[in-house]
Amino acid sequence: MTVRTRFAPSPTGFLHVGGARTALFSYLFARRHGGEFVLRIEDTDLERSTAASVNAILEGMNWLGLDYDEGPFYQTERFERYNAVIDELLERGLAYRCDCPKDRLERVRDMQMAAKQKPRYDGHCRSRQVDPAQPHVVRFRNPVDGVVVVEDLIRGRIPFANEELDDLVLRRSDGSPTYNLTVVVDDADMGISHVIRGDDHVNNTPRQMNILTALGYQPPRYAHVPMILGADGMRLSKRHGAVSVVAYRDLGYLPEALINYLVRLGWSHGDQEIFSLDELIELFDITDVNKSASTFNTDKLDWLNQHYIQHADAKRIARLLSPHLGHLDIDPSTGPDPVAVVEAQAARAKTLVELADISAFCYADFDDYEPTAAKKHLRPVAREPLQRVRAELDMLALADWQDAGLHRVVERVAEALGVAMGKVAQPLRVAVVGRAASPGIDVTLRLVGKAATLRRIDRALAFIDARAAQS
RNA sequence: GCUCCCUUCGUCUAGUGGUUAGGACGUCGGCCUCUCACGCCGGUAACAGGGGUUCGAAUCCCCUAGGGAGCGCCA
Repeated sequence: MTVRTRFAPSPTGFLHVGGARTALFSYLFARRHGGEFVLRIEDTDLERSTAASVNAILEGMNWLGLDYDEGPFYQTERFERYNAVIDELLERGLAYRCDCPKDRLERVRDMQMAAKQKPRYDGHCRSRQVDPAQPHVVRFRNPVDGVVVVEDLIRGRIPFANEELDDLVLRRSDGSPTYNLTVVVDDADMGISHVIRGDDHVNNTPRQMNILTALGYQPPRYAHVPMILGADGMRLSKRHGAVSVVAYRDLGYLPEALINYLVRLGWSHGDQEIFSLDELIELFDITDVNKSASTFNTDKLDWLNQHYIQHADAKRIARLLSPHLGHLDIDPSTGPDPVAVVEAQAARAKTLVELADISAFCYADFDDYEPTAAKKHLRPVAREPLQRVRAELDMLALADWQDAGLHRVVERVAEALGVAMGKVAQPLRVAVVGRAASPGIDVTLRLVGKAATLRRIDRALAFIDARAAQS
């Protein structure tokens, strides 16, 4: 059997991390088994579906690199087919028309709740002849006895008694088909062999299997993946911070980091933590996914992101960094090659946003010194080291403005003054960077360049004098 | 309320009758060192509770507790 999986989001918002993970699992499972992955947009809810959401979902999938073999298919373009199926069901007596008014449905529901029963349609119209010309919905005639067994690839065997299931609506009174009908028809028509979806759908599965069976189809295999929780144990939502996939991109995360993080949420391969997409395609199997929900943990995502920033090709990172520098009003062409900056800074940043922030000093003079750094290092004692280092740097030829030469200058000044290297390097660092943290002082000076270095040392000396005069 | 599901360090997980219960993130300590990181070394920390089954249970069974999902003319 050829494996065919699908991702079937409804376009009512952005692609969020939970959806991205089920899409990833579906994608990996298909790739792993040499099958196909199809994308289907479930836009039958005309009220809430938007084109903007469709674009956002496509954008998210594209960024993550989850390419699909077929689609996107749109359910709104298949209404004719759905209605034909519903009519067929009606003809064969497997579905019936129902004109129960809303208030009746509510009354039944309230009575059932009061009697401590599960609220469900009572089958009032099952044997009535409702006039097709009058407003009505079409309901599925669910079997009244027996059990439906879901053989879930993740959960195992889950039996449902048919008496627990009621007659769900297949076609609304406005003539549009409902979700449970459309998925079933699409999964059958599209030859989906494995339905991988969130476990909020487990309770729908027996109903869908019943419809499939009534239609004469063999139900696909199902795998319900557990959901992702926020730090408070509640279902992950906007109030837990970023949930949309593209938001992570904008926050400076790499797609491979998010993929790696998401796949490890509920799945593992021994003690391995780092996985490339190719490795995942080779190793992933849906049956290895855990049954329990897991908590989204930004710390670990950060660690992975830093790992990937550090180990990815510096040229690529430099390219991805450019828009983030742009947000800081920095034009990379006005300073050192961004690739050199990335090589120097990659180990220091958890995100591209952070990388841009700590690298801004390479391109532009900073506004203010970081207060505690200035307080600690830009003191009168630093005046002489700064003056001497400035003099030496001034004499250094532009051609010698390289790590080795710069290192020697700082070292020589420290020796001449009979002080530790830090007594020279730290004031110099604060003078040039504005804060007490940066790459090695030689690398830092190299990136800043001669002119800016001298200019900033002068500014620091003036700062020290002004401060001394003040006290 | 009813149906279904879940339960190993704070978090993600390994583990499928016999392990000092392993790894990772975080955290703490140390090394490296011109700073911050990186890297390296080390510490901390878990089988929800109770009954069984068994010579022996994190692993099998039952109960309890806790958590979650679903119960729409939403998907």
